Amino acid sequence: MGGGHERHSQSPVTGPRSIAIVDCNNFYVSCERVFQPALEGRPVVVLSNNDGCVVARSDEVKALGVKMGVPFFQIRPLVEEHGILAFSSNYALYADMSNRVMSILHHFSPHQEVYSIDECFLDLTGMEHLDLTRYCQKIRQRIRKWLGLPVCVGIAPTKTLAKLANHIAKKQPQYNGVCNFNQMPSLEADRIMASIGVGEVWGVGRRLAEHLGRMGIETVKALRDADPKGIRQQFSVVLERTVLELRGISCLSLEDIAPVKKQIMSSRSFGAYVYSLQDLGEAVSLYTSRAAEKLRSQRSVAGGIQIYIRTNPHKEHAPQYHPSITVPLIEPTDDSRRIVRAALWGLKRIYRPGLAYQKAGIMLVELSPSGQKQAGLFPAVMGQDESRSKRLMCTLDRINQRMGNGTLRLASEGIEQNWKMKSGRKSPCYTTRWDEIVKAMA
DNA sequence: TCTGGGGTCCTAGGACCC
DNA sequence: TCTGGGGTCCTAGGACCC
Repeated sequence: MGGGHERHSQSPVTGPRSIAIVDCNNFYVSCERVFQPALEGRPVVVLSNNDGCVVARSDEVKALGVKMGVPFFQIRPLVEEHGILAFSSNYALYADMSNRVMSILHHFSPHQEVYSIDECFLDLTGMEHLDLTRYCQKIRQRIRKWLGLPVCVGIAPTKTLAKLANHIAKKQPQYNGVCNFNQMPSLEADRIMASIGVGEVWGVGRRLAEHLGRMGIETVKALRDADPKGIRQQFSVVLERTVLELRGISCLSLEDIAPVKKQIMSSRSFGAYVYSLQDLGEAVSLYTSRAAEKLRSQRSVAGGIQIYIRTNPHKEHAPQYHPSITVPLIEPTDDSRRIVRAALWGLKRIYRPGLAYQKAGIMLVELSPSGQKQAGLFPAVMGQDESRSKRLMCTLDRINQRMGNGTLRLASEGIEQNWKMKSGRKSPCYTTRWDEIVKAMA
């Protein structure tokens, strides 16, 4: 295999590996249910920012045919008819629950890749004597008992197969929440793979599934049995790796240590249309400050910032405008004030009056480790200023961390913030704010 | 009326260089 | 008038993921 990126190189480990993926069921909905047990058994959805789209559905809602990501207003009739309960997303709560899940999992294997807020790969290679199906049942039971969250587990020699096993564990009750390809007769694996659509494979989205379907590759099994070289030619090296992974040949390694981000974004739709440069500037300032915080927390500096604003693309008859601009930062920096200054400069360049803006966003780019910052063009001028900046940003972060986000903020972020999001259905931050902790009533 | 946010990787094509 | 070929770097866009 010709070179390539390290993380895609084949594992030097000989013999099949045992990779597990633990995935929380309907994570956001399950988090809400932990603190409101009365929601159990009832149809529940969690909505995206601005209560715009459905981003999590309980089984009852899935059974009604509600798809992931549909605009909430489109399912209003169903909501009325079936008494669907809807919640604004409460990310502080979900992040906190996620951390708890991950730390429990860490006890089951130190080789852990936190893949997303509700998913985690574990390398269980070498622990097969424990009977991994039983071992993973223990994982399920512990997370259920300690946190009240339901999870399913897939086990296989590769990540792609583990994801597939997880899918099976979720859909087919006879597996009782744990599906282990490493202990499955190959005839049974064939049968199951022939019964699952190719679109369920990790890495095969809607477009690829359509394209593959036109070529007669409609099931997981058909993709597994396709010629890898041919797939590479017709599609890409990525899909070729998927084919190999489906055959049990590992191409994706488990990444214990999370790599630093290469770009950091912050964007948001507004609660109501925004027209003025002033309001857009406040929003852009806030987003930039949030991104800069993340930048500092991973100890990077940014070499540039991209700013974009846009009108509502769904309003086809309204005038459309979606410009963007990238502003280089002369000196790579992590100082919120400097980055915000650059962002506002860029915003002024692209702003046009008379339009109804629906969203703004920024992206920090050209990130590099903050230690090895290049000596500036004017080193004599920078030195003193720099250590001041460092102390100030450090203090800012510490106060906001302790007292809550937004306790201290730049004046440019505004006071009124009439562009703020709507979020009228939010549950309390049970676990992260003392003033919203569960109250026990006699 | 009302349509999310944050990431990654790969590829193609153009600019530029020798 | 006729005008090569190969390499690198960058960017935009598309696909995917949750």
